[in-house]
Amino acid sequence: MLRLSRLTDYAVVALVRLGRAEAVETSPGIAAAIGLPEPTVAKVLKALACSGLVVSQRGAHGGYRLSRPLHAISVAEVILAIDGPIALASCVDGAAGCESQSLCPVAGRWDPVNDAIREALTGITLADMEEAAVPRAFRLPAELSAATAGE
Amino acid sequence: MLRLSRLTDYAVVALVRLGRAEAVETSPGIAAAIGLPEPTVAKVLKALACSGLVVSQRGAHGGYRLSRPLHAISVAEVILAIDGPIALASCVDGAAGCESQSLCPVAGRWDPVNDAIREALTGITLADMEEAAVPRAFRLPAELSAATAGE
DNA sequence: TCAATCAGTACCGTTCTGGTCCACAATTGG
DNA sequence: CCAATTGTGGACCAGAACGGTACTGATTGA
Ligand code: FES
Ligand code: FES
Repeated sequence: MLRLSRLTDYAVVALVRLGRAEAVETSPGIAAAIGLPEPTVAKVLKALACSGLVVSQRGAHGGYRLSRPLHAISVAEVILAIDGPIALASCVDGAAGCESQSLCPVAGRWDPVNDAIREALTGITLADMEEAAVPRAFRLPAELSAATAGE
Repeated sequence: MLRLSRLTDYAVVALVRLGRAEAVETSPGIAAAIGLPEPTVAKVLKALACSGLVVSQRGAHGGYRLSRPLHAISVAEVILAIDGPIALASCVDGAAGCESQSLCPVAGRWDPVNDAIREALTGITLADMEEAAVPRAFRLPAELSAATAGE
């Protein structure tokens, strides 16, 4: 279905949330803010810290803080941090693909496709996603009706 | 890892292979040509036929044939046929996403990202993938012009 | 009629993901 | 110095998705 892992979705949500916080925020705090189970959020934050997208402060009164402003973090970076490298097929970046690469008519030809996606994802920052989260009325009517009905 | 299903990869390989055939080709034949187990290839072809990307000829001397030339089939179509619709997050196209959409700061904001990828994938045809698989000297002018984005 | 070939479905084993838990290290504050 | 707080790292398990296979039926052509 070409969908990215749900953890990546959580990561984006947590990061955007973190972008609004002024001080460090604890993982239970973030979990409560976005309405997700705490252990899962903690795991995501952990991976994010490992990739340098957030900085962590240990000890009492510790927590997490963005290392860069939202508009400097691309969606591709978040995906890379949680989901791993973007590799549509098994044979991108020179890795071994099909069983019989010699017979494969498209051997190594996924790279342009991969790059196209990677580029598209790099061009979108978290700030772009946050912008629309604030009340903005030029959204699609379907979304507005769905939001009201869903709640 | 944001990778598409392996079956989709097979589909592209089979379609490109089919693009070179002059007459109908049977699924065992294609399987042998690309070095993949026959039942799996048959399953892929089946799905492709269901989506109208290939036309099937039943009975003796039957087989599969492309319904459109390679340069008229986009990668996105193949993915749609095998992997299903491109939906990075659970909340694209107005579908319900997170448990608590009311708290989600990026509710419904995956759509632009999704569209960006969909567009990037629509802009690449199977002909773009084929031209690089054969020796450079065999490229046709039409393929070269269509492949400007890829190389 | 008979053989070739696609169509549809159903099934199983493997792998990956999502989610939870626990023991440990680091920092703060009394 | 001790205790409370908070992140770190890893292991662990259940569930779903995926890949692969097998079988039976329908359709065509010789
Ligand atoms: S080698 Fe990459 S698809 Fe065949
Ligand atoms: S509702 Fe789509 S990510 Fe939260």
